[in-house]
Amino acid sequence: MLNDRKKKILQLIIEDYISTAEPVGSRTIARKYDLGLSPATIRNEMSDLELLGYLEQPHTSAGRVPSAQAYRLYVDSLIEPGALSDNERALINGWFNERRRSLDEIFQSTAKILSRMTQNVSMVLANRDAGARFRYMKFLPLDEHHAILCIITDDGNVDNCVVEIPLGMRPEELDYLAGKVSRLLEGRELSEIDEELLQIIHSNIAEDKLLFTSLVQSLRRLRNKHMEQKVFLGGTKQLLNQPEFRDVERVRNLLGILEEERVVRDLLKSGEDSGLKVTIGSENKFSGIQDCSMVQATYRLNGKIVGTMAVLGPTRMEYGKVISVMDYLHKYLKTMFEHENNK
Amino acid sequence: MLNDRKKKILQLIIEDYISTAEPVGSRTIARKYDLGLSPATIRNEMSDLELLGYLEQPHTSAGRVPSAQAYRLYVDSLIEPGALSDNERALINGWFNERRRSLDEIFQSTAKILSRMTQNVSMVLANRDAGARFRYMKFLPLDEHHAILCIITDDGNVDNCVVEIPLGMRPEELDYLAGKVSRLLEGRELSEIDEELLQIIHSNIAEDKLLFTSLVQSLRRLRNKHMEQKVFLGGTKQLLNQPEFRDVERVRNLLGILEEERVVRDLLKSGEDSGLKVTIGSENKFSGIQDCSMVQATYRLNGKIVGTMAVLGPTRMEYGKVISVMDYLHKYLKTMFEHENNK
DNA sequence: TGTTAGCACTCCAATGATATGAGTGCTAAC
DNA sequence: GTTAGCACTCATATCATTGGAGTGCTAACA
Repeated sequence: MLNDRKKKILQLIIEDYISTAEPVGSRTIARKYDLGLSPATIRNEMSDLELLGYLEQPHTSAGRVPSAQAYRLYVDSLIEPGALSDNERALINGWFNERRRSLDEIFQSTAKILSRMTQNVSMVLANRDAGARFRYMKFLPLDEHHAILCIITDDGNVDNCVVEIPLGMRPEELDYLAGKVSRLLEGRELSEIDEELLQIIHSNIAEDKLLFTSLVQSLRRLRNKHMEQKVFLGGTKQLLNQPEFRDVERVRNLLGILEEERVVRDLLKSGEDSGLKVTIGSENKFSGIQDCSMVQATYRLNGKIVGTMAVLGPTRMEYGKVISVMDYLHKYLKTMFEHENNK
Repeated sequence: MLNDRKKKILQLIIEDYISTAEPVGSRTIARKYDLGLSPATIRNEMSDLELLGYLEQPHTSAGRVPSAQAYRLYVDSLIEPGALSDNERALINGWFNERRRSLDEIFQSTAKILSRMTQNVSMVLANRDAGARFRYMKFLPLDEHHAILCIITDDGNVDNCVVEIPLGMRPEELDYLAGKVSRLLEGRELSEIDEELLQIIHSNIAEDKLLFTSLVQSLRRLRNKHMEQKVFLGGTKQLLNQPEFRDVERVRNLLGILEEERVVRDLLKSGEDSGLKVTIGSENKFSGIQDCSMVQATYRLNGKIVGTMAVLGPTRMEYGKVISVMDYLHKYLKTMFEHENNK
């Protein structure tokens, strides 16, 4: 185990490196932070820390750089959480209030804020269904062959799509049909509308084959749309602010990976079970981002996963700041969703 | 005026430079393209072209690079349009078919295709209203205090928002009110729903103040939403493929500009009147992109502007290819929209 | 035993000198 | 009008030199 002094020195090295992105030398530590120790002493400690695997030297005459192991220790026990400043909080509130009309926009804002505050790429995976329940459906006539199917959920969301209807079907017939299906589905979560249930509807109301087929198709589509997990990215531009990404080639690699929605989705899903998860460097099993770190938080509402947000950046990341921001966003979103649900 | 030989040489230089991004020397032209001329002759011609302002030399002992004036001539009279290959066409069709459920998705796909095909940043400005006409509106009851206002337009789109309703108002009353307002607005374009018209509605149906206020508010909001011009960006990542953007600083500058939706909107609007517009280098008056070129096309449907698409990249741009792609997309979208409208 | 000053050593990064070569411009001959 | 020949230019690559930041080690000190 490390004694207190070693821990303190390691912490200072990590924090210095995080803010300067330059290898840290013994003189720097002695000069910048008042430890009452000479560079030589610090040098000895650093030498020990290197042997223990916490520090690495890019080359003999450079300073030292924290290893993944050091960051791990830092995140697990050295970090001082530290709340956001009033200023930062005001900034976040301002950004959120800019636009927050729909759920999607809230998630988009979250991604944007996360990346702006942390100067890194952010990702938000939104589980859209979030336990919404079917309330009722209704047809709005459009023309002779088409009507709009509206589905209302208990959170006040409406979804619609155009369905084909048999020529000459009267509005009353449509209303009757809508009522019948509505009674079957009322109160169910959208995720419950599975193939089996659709089959039951089918056999229950086989009065009009054509309409029925298109109705079921539409229901299925709407259900899928609701179930669909959507990925929001933020701050891909911020990447360029990090000295680690001076090299265009590296930027391109990472952006290439982020472009694959499927990959991002898997990446985010991999950490869904734990509330807060920090993955450092090669701890991450996804290829292409093994020289990056990721901080990830999962949100639940009444036990259900609402979404996952993450910040991806170089291992040299302001872990403390990232975690504070996420924490604040978490609380913010929580009240927002709860309010939404009680409406 | 330039004689044919000068034109031919200029064209070859431009095309060589476009494909290699390296200054073109006289030897290169003589070797690569069989003009039956020696490098010396070509050198003389190039010297003339430089005096005439068509070529520039980065430094004495480098080859020559086309000037903005040269690109202008190239675009205006040297370019050979050239259709897309079957392969490319199939690629585009495939990308479009991936997802094209909503208008927004079509525009997003357009941006994506545009950028993938041209290896440059693309922008699409969508005028959402596109001449849609009000058909009718309807209230869908939600709870005691709220209903969902649905507005159906003649292109089959539905828009909705939650409105507050007076406690205890019966569905029939809501239907009556909806019918009344519907009759007033039926057949009008959404853009026509201006403050004046809203006032008329107000004075016509003053039966219930509270409901009325929230109804008008919602109508206004929906109108604005429909009128809103939305910007879709594509291929900001492609930037990094262009040698002109090897320098991270330049990338950052441009991305910073593109991040400002307002700027992009203005940029696109500036070229709305002409069908196809090519702006080369400093011809563009917007600061920050004066070393870029932009190819822009505006789409109309029944005389109304539906949207504008543009490709932004280094002045060394495959103008011919870009124009062909836009042309194809134009036709593609046209049939798509027309089909949409006749549905 | 822990701390520190001193000093030799390492090695990157910056600097400058030199060479290379692509490309031009000019002249004279065809 | 075209072309071969040649001197000239200048960016880029290469290599040696230097300066400095940082380390490791040793010996002295508290």
